[in-house]
Amino acid sequence: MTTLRSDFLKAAKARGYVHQCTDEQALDSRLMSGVVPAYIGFDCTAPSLHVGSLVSIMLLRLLQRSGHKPIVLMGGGTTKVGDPSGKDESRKLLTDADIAANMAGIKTVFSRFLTFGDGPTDAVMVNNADWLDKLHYIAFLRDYGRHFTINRMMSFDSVKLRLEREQPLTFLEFNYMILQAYDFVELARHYKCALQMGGSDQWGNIVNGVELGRRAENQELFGLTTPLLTTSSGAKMGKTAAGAVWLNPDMLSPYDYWQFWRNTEDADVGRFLRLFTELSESEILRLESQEGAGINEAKKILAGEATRMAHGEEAAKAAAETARKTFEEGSLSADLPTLTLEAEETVYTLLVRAGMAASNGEARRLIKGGGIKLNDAPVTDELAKLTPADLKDGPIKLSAGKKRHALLKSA
RNA sequence: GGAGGGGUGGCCGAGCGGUCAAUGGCAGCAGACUGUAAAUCUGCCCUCUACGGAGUUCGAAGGUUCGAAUCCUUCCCCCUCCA
Repeated sequence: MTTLRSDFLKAAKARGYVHQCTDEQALDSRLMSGVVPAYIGFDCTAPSLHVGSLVSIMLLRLLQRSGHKPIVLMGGGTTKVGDPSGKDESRKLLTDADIAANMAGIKTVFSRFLTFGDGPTDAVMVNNADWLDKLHYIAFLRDYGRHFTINRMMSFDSVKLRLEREQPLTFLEFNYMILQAYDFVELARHYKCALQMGGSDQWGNIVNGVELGRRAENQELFGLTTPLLTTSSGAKMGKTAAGAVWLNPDMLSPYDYWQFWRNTEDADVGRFLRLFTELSESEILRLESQEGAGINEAKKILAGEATRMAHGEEAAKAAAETARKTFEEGSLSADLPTLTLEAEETVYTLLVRAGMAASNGEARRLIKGGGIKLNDAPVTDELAKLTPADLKDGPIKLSAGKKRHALLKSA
């Protein structure tokens, strides 16, 4: 076991952020010798990031707390090209307008996790379109293309996988790794950036950047990847009933975000507490060692901490309170999604309006299957109706399964 | 440009003239069991329905047939080999 001295690497390793690292010892020394700017790149393929990116975001946060400078690189330029990484399908090309809109959505998330500004350890955000858009093809090929051999590029997993599975890989996508490598060099030049981090699927891309730095700039650069996060039962992380677990509140409500964490599998609690909260190791040890149902307390803390960080103290408290009322008291909480009953209406259309079913047919199937309840009383009649008179005694709770609830109010 | 192979429901993947709204697996949803967990078992999983059915699906458009995802024609896209 090597001995690490830098706060950042020690903590990153202890907390489970590190999957691979290019030269741990040398990086450790570098981190001890002063502020190290480090970056992670984010694609602009969706209007919000989701929990899949949260490990990376937390790692940047840890970096900043350890006294270094986070650089958030928005992939405005590389998104136009598309990372081939393993996927079979070529990515559909996004328009500039799409990318700009996505970027705007993504930007808001970072301000909750990082401190931006002009200070030495303040985070900065840059967009690689700023330099990639004005690259001169021939000059670029001469200066940087010569450092890449086709032989080598063919050996990277992202490329190999496509070829092995006989899926097309366009020349456009093939260029992605060169552009990303160039990003690193560009950031090294202008921001003294010495470290690129990212998910484990980025290892190849990151190594390319490190090598380009050495060949083209004669600079020592470092790379570090985080492990791919899966739940203990092997599912990829970040899916819920509603789809991806987005970080933007307008794409996923803080309450649903809280619920996502609350429903963590037992076996993942400790790991997630280390990655997604900033609780002390001793506290985490105490929480994760609880037996049986006691572990639920740990899950609530995990949910609370994670929600607080993403959506703020208020939202976290409100979500916890709503959950407590609905699940522990069985009472109604005004915070649940609400819909108003204007006139007589069937239960199944209400379900559709509440977003609990995608179609009338699906809603009716849910009722048939016994999954729908009104104030905790199962609905047996598929065609059951509610009239405003039924709301005389106050709002009614409409539930689909145990976890999805909505409140019916009179108009 | 030539020769061959292929495009099926969210994904993977069967089907190759009727019994196909289309086997199976994964993912998802619900029920049981529990701890708002996992595992397991059960049901659901294109849309609409007065539950008897009806309407739209198998790359696109035409055609052959009483009848097509399955056959033919044209077009689009992908793969492999040759030039």
